[in-house]
Amino acid sequence: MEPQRSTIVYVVKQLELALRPRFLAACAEAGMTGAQYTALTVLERRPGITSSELARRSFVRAQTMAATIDPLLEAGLVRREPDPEHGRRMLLFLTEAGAAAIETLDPQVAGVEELMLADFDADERATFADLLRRARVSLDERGHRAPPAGQ
Amino acid sequence: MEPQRSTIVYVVKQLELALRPRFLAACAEAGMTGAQYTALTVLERRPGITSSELARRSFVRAQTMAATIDPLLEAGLVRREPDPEHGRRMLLFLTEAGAAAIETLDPQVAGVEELMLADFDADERATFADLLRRARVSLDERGHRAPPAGQ
DNA sequence: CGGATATCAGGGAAACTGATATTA
DNA sequence: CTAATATCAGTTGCCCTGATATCC
Repeated sequence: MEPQRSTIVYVVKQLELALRPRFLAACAEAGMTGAQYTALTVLERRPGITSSELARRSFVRAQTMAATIDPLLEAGLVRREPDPEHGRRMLLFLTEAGAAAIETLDPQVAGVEELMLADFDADERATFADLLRRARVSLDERGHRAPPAGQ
Repeated sequence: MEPQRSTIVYVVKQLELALRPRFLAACAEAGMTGAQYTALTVLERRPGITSSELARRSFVRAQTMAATIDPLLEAGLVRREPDPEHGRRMLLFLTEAGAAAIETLDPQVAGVEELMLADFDADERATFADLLRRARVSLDERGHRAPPAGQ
């Protein structure tokens, strides 16, 4: 038997590597970058969060998220308003145009998903989704607050 | 029920997002970038492949992979020799130092993996690894040859 | 000639570090 | 005073496009 390394981390990396070009191509067709689309989908689920909180949930720095969101503000896909309970915080919301932009990509993302899961039956798809979510939550809860770490 | 989007692609992205900072931090400690460590692990499993083939397996362009490998050649972690059966091809091999560099990171990658899978029993870990691998293979076989796509 | 490899040059998106002003 | 937010600046890793020379 050979070394075999840390299998699961390795395969997650490999899977994301295979997924990324298709994901980025779909985003590009809608005139967005990958980071922007990801930010929009998080905003859809958490309306009214701050840019800093969005950064923490995405494991990047506040400056990085601000730079990602800036073009979305200018394009009118995201709206910003001051937090009434806090003089400095700015709350973020998806606009109608922002919600529409996400929906534009639904068919393409579904297409990629079908490519990936073509051999899976319904049970396997459900199990896969569950395991992925639990892995993500576990990472989120444990070792949290490790600094995003230099590239 | 809310839109819910394309669940699995979304969660894979989220998981990789959570994994990446820790992965990059571990690589940085060993004086490597993420792309370099990934290239080394692929080379470990496929000794004697060309840079172009390595690029295809990693879904990047030949130029990108050449730029990734170049510092590894200079650092003596990777060795290159001309293909005896083909005047232009150069075959890549891991050196002793390269194999040692990968092993240096094993404990850290194992640590991240344990963080991610702390709640999983042995059966779930095996199932997770299997589903991830099959998803990766499915993407690899179907829609293949979509160009890496501009970022 | 067409297809694959290797390599040159230039550019863009996305992350980082460091520092600063403001506010709870 | 300390912590968190927002934002200024500069830097780097990583991938892209386009073009060229070599080899089967």
